[in-house]
Amino acid sequence: MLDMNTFRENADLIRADHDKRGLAHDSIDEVLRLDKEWKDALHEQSEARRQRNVAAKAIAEAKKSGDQQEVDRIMSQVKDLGTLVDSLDEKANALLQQRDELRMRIPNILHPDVPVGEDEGGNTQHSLHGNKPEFDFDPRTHNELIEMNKWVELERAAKIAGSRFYFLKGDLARLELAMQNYAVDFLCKRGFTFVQPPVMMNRTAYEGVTDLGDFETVMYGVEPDKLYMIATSEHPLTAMYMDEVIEPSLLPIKMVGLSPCFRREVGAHGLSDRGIWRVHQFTKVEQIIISHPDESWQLHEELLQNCIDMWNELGLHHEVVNICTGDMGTVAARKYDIEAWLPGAEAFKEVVSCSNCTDYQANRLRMRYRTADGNAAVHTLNSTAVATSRALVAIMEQNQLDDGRVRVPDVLVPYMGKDVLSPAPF
RNA sequence: GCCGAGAUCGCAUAGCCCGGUAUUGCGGUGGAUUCGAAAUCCACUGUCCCCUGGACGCGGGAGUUCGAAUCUCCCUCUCGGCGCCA
Repeated sequence: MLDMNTFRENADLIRADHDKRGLAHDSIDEVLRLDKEWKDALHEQSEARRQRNVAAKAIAEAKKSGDQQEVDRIMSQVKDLGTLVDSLDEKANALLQQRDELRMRIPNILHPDVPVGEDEGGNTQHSLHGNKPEFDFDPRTHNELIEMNKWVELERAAKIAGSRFYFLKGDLARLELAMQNYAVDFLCKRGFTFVQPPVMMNRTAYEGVTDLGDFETVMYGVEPDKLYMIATSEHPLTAMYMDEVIEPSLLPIKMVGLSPCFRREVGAHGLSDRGIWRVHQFTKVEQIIISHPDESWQLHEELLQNCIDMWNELGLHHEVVNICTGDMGTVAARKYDIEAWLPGAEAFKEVVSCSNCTDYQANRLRMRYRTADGNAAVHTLNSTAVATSRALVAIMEQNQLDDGRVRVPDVLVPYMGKDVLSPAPF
């Protein structure tokens, strides 16, 4: 959510940003209109309250001096003031609520370097890392590999939970565990603190961190407790300091989160989504930073570099993509994706998303830091380290051998105790 | 799940019984003192506004009242006791 002062003092900045995204200005103007009406209502209400307070004080005075006649006189005079205050209060609240419902849906202001484009076709390459693996045979897709090695059970999972769920078995399941350990170790060495978050959140906290549309398409709701399964540990870790004023000396707060992630994936179908590429549940190691506003752009680059270094260490060919204006979403001000090369699919596909959300989430969550003249919103940043199911796909496809077995990346060998994955026995 | 106690400004705390608009300490900022520092002393230190002034603010919501931190009801969370439990 954008700060209200940005609307009041710098609405043209938001309008210019909407132009880049190809959005109309209607909601911006509507927010400003509602804000003005709310302020007017507030002043009206404020005046009524002032009158009431004056009267209340006069009653107290009269009571003290024992002048019961005076007390009765004032009381009959101001009898209806309370109802007036209540109705004005109601009016002001309704306007404020309308204003903020609309404001919540207005997207973050983009970094000036974000490429302008209509959709994902407008994304540009940032950098390319490693080399395309060469095979002296036709590389298989991960779907074929998981079947050959009996590493994944999709149909039995569908039986007990539904489609897009899976049992992960044998050495592939162990590789997933190895990857989690490796990624957490890697980031702890770089000054991040390991945090395991709750995997459900309440609505209030959740509204602070996500696009409101996600409640219909992404998050699972848990009835009757009115909780939501987290779609990523970004959400609980970012909301962790909700409603707090953070000591500036603690910034930047760097966390590495590990959690299962739950996504409804409403509307996702198609051949490219088969296997374990797009699933309802996966495990993810995530980098989270809560920072001082002055540091966030530098830290955003640091998050990206951590990913590049990690994916290089894993020996996986990948490219970094600048996400363009039309593909950005509501919350981020700038986003890099990392796409790993999938030889079976003959394409780069998304494995990492690295965002600076500036003060957008912090405004909604009322997360501030102390300054000499008042409190100011912090910045929040997040980046995948590894989404394990997708990293497994990249490893399987890039490290496959001609007989369908898969070579373990060197950095994971100590965690696995072997250098080639074996098929599962059943 | 049951019983009891509690939630007050960045932190800590008083006020609640008995309704009249939040006390004190710490921390922070500025100043005095000092060659400088420590110590000490003074002032300021929740938010907002149409800013000589005013409105709001005591976990959230509703109610009673001319007036609620204070009384009543509902909810959330915390602490203690009991129960259940990996």
